[in-house]
Amino acid sequence: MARGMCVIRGLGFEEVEINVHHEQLEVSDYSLEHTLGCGQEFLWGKDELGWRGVIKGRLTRLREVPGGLEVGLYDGGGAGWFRDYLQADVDLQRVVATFPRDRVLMDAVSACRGLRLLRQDPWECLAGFILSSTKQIVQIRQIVQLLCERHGRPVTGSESLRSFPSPETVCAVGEAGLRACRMGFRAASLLGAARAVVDGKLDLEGLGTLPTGAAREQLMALRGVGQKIADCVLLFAYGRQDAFPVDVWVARMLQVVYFPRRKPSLAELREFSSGHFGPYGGYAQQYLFHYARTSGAGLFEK
DNA sequence: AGCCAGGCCTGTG
DNA sequence: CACAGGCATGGC
Repeated sequence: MARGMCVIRGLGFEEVEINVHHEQLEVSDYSLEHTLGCGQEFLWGKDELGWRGVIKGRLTRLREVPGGLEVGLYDGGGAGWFRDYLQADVDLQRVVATFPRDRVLMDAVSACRGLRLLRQDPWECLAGFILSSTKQIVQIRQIVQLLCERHGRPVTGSESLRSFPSPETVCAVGEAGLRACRMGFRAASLLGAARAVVDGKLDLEGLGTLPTGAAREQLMALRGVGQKIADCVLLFAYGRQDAFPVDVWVARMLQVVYFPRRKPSLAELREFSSGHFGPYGGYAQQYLFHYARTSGAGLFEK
């Protein structure tokens, strides 16, 4: 671990000095580009110093270095909470080894080497994916960033970044204020979820102790949360790697590759996937999703 | 300009 | 059970 002062160029004129220390995380096969760019989260960004994001209300920086990752922590690091978030202890080789050796999936693994699933904060993940429905990822990012800018709290270590607003804050903002963040009809759903948390009807901590099916039921009881969004939350925030979100991209790919002669329902695609891709199906799903979105339209005729 | 986006809900047949 | 339409907004 190295301690020191780091000079950051501020948005405007003066440079500010912020106390930062770095920790090296020994890990092989960790691609920040794929992990932070694959659409499992919506707030990490890249600037001249590398990747920057907010974990637990603190600015956190990430860079790939030989042998692993360098984590820049601002005021209050050292507890190792970022290890859980980054899921760097997962043996990716072992995960990939459980995949069926289908051509597309193997191609996806090659194309997205080092893609890992994070362990996100449940509220941020739930809120983010409530805002995701019928939106392109670039737009989801815009909405979530606007929500943070307007209603988040200051972030330790950063002059400009704001944290993701809490359920209490979202309730206080109200539907009109949320709609002003360009989220359209999703505002009511986000507000409803925030109220459920504040009222204690939805215990996000408690979900972690429930079996996947029961946890999914709780999430799907929320307005605006169907199986797809629930599965995203189960996979990205609760580490349920058997959850397999089927969105339009994954559905299209599954249909073309595995059912070339017909068009199965979503239910059938989910049923097929849960059996076909094994205990780490959620990982496989993310490889397929990112591959489908980034490998050009050549995969599909249309 | 028009289609579609990491969906979901509420009708109808 | 399947399917259509509506919902806000904006990228491409």
